[in-house]
Order: sequence, then C-alpha cells, then structure tokens
Amino acid sequence: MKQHLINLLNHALSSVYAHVTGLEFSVERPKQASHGDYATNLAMLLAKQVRASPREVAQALISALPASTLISSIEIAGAGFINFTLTHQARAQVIHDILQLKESFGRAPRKTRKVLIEYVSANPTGPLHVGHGRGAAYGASLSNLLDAAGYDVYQEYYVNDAGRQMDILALSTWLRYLEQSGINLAFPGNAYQGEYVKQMGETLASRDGTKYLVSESEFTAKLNTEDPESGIDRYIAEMKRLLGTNYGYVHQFSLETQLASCRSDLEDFGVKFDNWFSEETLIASGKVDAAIKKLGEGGHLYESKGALWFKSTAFGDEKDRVIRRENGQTTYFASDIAYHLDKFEREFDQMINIWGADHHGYIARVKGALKAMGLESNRLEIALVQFAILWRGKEKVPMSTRSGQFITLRDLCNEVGHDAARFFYILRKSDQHLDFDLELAKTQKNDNPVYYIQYAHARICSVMELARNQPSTIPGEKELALLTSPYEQNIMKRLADYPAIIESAGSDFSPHLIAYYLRDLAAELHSYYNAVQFLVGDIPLRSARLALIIAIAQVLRNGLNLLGVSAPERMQQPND
RNA sequence: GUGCCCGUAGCUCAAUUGGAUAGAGCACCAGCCUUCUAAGCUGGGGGUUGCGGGUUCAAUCCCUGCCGGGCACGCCA
Repeated sequence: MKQHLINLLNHALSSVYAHVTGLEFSVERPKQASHGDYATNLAMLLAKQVRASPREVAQALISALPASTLISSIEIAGAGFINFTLTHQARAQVIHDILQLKESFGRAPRKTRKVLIEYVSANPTGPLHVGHGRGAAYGASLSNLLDAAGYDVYQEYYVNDAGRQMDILALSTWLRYLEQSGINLAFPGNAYQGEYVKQMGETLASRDGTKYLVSESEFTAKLNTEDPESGIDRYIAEMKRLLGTNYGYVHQFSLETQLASCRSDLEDFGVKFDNWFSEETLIASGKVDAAIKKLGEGGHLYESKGALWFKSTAFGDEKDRVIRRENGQTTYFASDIAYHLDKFEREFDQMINIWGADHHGYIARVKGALKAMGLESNRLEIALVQFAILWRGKEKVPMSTRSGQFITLRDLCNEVGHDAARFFYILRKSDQHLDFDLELAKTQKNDNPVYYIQYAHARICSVMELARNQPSTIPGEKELALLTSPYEQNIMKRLADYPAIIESAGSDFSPHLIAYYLRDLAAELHSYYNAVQFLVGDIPLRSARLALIIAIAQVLRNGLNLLGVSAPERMQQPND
C-alpha cells in the first residue's frame, strides 16, 4: 500500500516538477487517525527548490496524482502534509491476507543473504546467570527477526575452552574431588566456589574412582595471600605436575560438564545454536598461527619488550595490542583475530556479534585487525547489550561467577517463568541498562506485560471455541464492509503495519519494537472485546468480526513466536 | 584524565530514525462483572524531553559547550 502511494507520488512529481530528481521523501503513518491512513512530507521538501509555498506545491501534486480506487480522500494539512485516507475495502484487505498467509504473514520473501550471528559465548566455567540471559534472549529474538526478514541466519556460540580460566575450573573441580576422599587442601579464594563445582567433584569421584588422588604431603604449592593470582597459578602448575596426562581428563570432564549444562539451560530457554565454535580447535588447527603470520606478512606486527604486538593504532585504536606474550603464549585477542578471519573465510554476507557493553573498547582492535588483513570490516557489526542489573526490591544483587554468588538463568526461569523472562529481557532497547527486579517479577507476576498479550490471544481462542457450533460463513467483501466501528478500523490499520514492523525491527536490531507493537495490538483487542459483542445473531456481521479477531490472534501468535514466547489458548488462573 | 553510551511524567521505559497536539505500564483518584475469561475495560490528574546556544519550513532525535550517571582504558578473558 505504501509502495502504491510512493508510485503515485513519483508519477505526479515527474509530471509537475520534471526537473527535480533523486528526492527522498517519506510516506508514513501519522500518529493521529484524523490525519488519515498515510501522510507524505513531499510538498514541504519541494517548496524551497521550486520557490513556492508548501501548500501550493501540495495542491499541484494532488491535481497531477493518478486516480486510485484504493484512496477515498486526499487533503492538505498542517505545514504542507498531504494526507491520504484509504477506502474501507483497501483497509480490510489485510484480513484476507492474514487468513490466507497465516504463520507466514509478515515474513519477507527469502533473500539469498547469509548472516552469521554470534552471541552468548560465555566462558563455560559455570552456569549461565541472569546477565547472560539478556544476550541470549536478545540474540535469539534477533535471529528469529532476521530470519523473518528473509535472511539465512546461522547462529553460533564461541566457546572459550582454552586458557587459564579453564585451568582454574579444572583445578577447582579437582580440589573438590579430593575432598571426597578426605583430602582437604586449602581452597583458593579466587577459584570457582559454586555448588556446581562440588557436584562435579562428586561426579568425577564416582565415575573415575581414585584415579586422580594424591596425598596431601605430595602437594607442596601454597596459597599466597599477598598475590592470589600467582598463588593459583602455582596451584595449577602443581596439579599438572602431579596428574601428568590425567590432567587432560579432569580438564575435559569439567569443560564437557559445563558445556552440556550450558546447552541444556539455553535449550530450555528456547535458544538453539547451529554451531559451537571451539577456541581450542582454532589453536590446535594452526589457525591462530596462520592469522599471526598473515598480519606479519602485511607488516602490521613488531616486537617489543619480548612480546609481539599488533600495530592497531594504525587502524584507529587507542594503543597497540599484544598478540603473543613474553612467555610465548598467544593472547585471547590473537584467538579472536583468527576466529574472525575464519568467519570471513566462511563467506557470510553479514556478521553480527552480540557483546556485553563492557567490551566496547574491544571493537576498534578487532575491526583494526580485519582491516589489516584486507577484509571489509564493515561486514561485521557489533551490537552491544548492556548488563541487566539485578535487584531484590531496593537491594542490588551482587554478581560474581568466581565467588559463586549469582542467580542462574535457570533459577530465573523457574521463578518467573520462561515466557516472562524472555519477554522482559527484550522489552528494553538493548543498549540501555535493564533493571531486573526479582521481587517485582515474582510478586507482581500478573502485571508483567507478557500476560496481557497472552491473555488477548487466549480470549480470542475462547470466543472461537464458543463459536464452533454456530453457523458462520467465510466473510467476503460485503461482510467485511460491516466492520465500520473505530475499534475495527484501528485494528485493521494496526494489523496492516505488522510486516513493516518486522522489517524495521530487523534492520534496526530492535526486537523490543515487536514487544511494543504486540502490546498495542493486544490493548486494541481488549478494548474492542469490552465494547463490542462478537457472537451476535446477525450472521454476516458475526462472521466479519470473527474473521477480524482470528486475524488478530494470528498476528499475536506470529509476533510472540519471534520473541520465543508461547501463545496459550487459555490462561492458567492466577495465584492469589 | 581520554574514548564510547545514556539523561523523556513520581518510578520503569517508548516515540514510525528530522514531522503535525511527546505516548504506555506501574503508582494515585473515580467508575464498570446476571452478557464471548475482570490477568480486562472507561475516565482523570501528572512534562520547559538535564541546562544553554546553533543548524531549518520543522529538533526528544543532528552540531556545539556545560551539568549529572554508566562503561572501558592489562603481556586478563
């Protein structure tokens, strides 16, 4: 419809002001219903160029506008807006579209465009907590949105399974394992404290028995209260020395256990990845060394103070970054360069990374490395997600993985429900802080907007259940013409907006737009429901109204589905 | 200190990316259940869009200077 108006306007434009070309004007839905179905700013943009008042220009354009059976009236308003009012038939067309297209209503035709979206990518050193939940909900909804917008979406989780954090996890597991046999070495304060580590220790003991036991006297490393970091490193070295090749089994066990738990937490949260990309594999296959070599050949590396540096300042970064440390180990950054090089080699048209906002300083160096390797760094887009700040009433809940003091994603879902959690997370713009109040989410469960939307859907299902035994005809144009109330007119307009909302929410990486849209649509259904009886005796009118609410239910389902939220046919009675 | 993000109703947040009279929810006040689910609806109060300049037909949005808040500034990941 919008495109139809643009075509008409372009036609008028070229016949009246043939010399004007390349003008970008907008056709949009006005905020106020009294301003018609669509409005354009074309006349105001033209006024200066053609030296006439906007209203004169508007009049000239309207006179030259080709006739259209879809438009009932056109008027000039305000500073020079041209407002279009559609015919009833043009508005009601959307009902036919929805009933015919069903779950594919709003979905764009497939484009041949491959998009890689990487998100969560949390270190597998413990259960996912509520902070990760936001990235997970955002990434999954965005993936659904881009899929609906016609892209081929490939979802990936980057697993940091190499490096010191994993060593600390293995150490923590092993110490808990030893405790099973009564060997209590001092447990470092900066090792992983959580209950899940104790469970891994128990499982390891029951699975592999005494295989990794050592005596207390063999273990000579001591904690260092002055410098806990070097203390824990000595612990790790000692563990590796004593266990030898067995160290790998403990390491592997800890990693696999955590990955499995992470995977099932996400699946229960409605998040499923196409690929879990291992950092360790990247290193083992030589891709990190290859990436370093490639940077070196381009002359972007230099040695200083015993370390190897990438000259990222040449690409807009604040300072140069270390690629390989003095001790010979490559840095996390080195792996990340190789990982992104690998993404480019897999030939995606677009790559999206969803990172916590605390990583924003990291963007310049990654993009810098890509540029240095001659890659189009703007094919990579980084969407930053602010942390969710957890509150218990007025109290901020402290969060730290190491201390074991955190609320897990699973706890959250158990407390407030899967649907509420998914919805709540994406309700705010992703680059804004999200205040997540557990008390509120628990005690005021019924105030959560997700129930409001689900209830609208359930109400429609309930009406349809009652209507099942009543005669009804498939409504044609004659019946739909009976939908003349303001409620019905507004709902038809709202339904017609859905495909455009999908498109803009997708291109803006803004799933929250879907949530707001659905809330507005649900509000209109609730008002309609309270004001108008659907199951009336007049059969043509009834079938028209039922067709309209079936269309609403379909769009609510389609939208909720994108957000990973269920659309129940009836609501459970709220607890009092 | 430098860089990035943010500042909208009492609170939490939107605002079709520069459009017409800035909108919701919560909270507060007053109403609506013998009728398709009251997890709902109807009405009301509540704003100098942090402050000052600038750009133009038009600024919450763009530029600039302050004020206030967050994050990042490792041979950590």
